[in-house]
Amino acid sequence: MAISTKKIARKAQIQAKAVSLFSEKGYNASSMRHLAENMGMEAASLYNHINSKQDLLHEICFSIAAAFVKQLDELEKSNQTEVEKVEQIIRFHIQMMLEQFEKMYVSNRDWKHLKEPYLSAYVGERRNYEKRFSAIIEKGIEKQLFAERNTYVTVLTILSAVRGIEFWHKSKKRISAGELENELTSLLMAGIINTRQVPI
Amino acid sequence: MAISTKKIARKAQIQAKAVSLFSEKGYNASSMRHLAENMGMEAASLYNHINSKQDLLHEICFSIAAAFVKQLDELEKSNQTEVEKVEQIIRFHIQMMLEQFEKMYVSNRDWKHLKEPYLSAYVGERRNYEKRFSAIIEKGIEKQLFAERNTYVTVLTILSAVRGIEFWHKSKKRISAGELENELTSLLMAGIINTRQVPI
DNA sequence: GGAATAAACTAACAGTTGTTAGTTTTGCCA
DNA sequence: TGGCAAAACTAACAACTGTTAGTTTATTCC
Repeated sequence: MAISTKKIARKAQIQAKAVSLFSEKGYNASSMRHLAENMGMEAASLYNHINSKQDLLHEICFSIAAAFVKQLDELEKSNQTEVEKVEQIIRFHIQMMLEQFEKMYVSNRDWKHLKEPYLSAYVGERRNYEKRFSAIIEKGIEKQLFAERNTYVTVLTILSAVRGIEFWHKSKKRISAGELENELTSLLMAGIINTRQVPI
Repeated sequence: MAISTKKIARKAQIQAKAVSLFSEKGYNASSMRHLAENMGMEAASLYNHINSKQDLLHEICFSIAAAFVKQLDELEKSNQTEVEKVEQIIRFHIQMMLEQFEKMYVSNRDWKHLKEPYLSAYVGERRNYEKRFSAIIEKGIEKQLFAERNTYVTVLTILSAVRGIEFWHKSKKRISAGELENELTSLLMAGIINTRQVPI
């Protein structure tokens, strides 16, 4: 028990360093020897704990994907208005960008370097997420809570805008995390909310 | 004359292929041998026309940057309202994403692999662009044309949202380029326009 | 304390990387 | 048609890549 716990801990350390390294250099420009150096060991020793470099990327991308799916699962069960739901999705994305920055950064940027069949699985998960998100938006439009906009453009814009926090992250001075969350959320919500008509 | 024209043409061919290759695989995962194969020649032959792989990336990033600076130069000279100016900036960014997709894609994604001193120069240009864009937004807020939002968040959101077209590009079916431009522009403008008060 | 196992090591593999040097072929102009 | 330069070629370089095999050192358990 103690043994396997320790082994897992060491593996987790490697994964954490990999996240940092990948986020700094990019997946392809990060070598196992460099990762090993960061860990204070030889490259070959890494393979006592992990299976491959690819596995490290896999873990990063799929753990992030799982977190978003989980949040959406819970949200769909709740009986909030579509306005509240969308706001919560936006805030969750922002929080993920803020709290798991490096992992999000790598996942957003380097998922293309996943190999099959994981690449297809990842793309599939992403598509599915977008579909479920779109469904919420469309229901909101039906109820006239949201303005009549192209749903795909709306979803695309929200997801991309939040991803833009990656630029903010390097110049935190100008605005705090809390302010950023509120400002960005309200800016995005202002773009989609129906201002012309009182909802039914 | 004819000779140098031809040489330039060949160089341009290589650069064009490099854009495609980099956009498909990423800068680091693209090898000169692979690029040469696409050109129907040996890797070493490329060096009759170009100086280095790095130069190819440099050309991509800085030609894009120059295009944006040029557009902003012209826009600043004009005497349109800030609303019109911002809308034009948004539309220009969208058009660049649509018309120069691969170049934009590489530039947005791989500029980090520029080496010094070009990396710093590039970052500097980008910062400068954001400042000038911010100045327009702030003037619009002063005039109460725009809602009172954090300028930095606004600029960040616009730039990031437009970048999101990279996802759209692979699934053109759902909406045409023209519609996309109009929908995205109006969505973003709706987020920043002042709806509470008639502007002076 | 001795056996067992985990986790580090060294050495090497087979392949790829960007780039250079030197040579041969190609195409144009006199 | 001969000469010259452009642009292709082959061969090679030194470095680096992810990963495996085999060995040695640390740690844990009875």
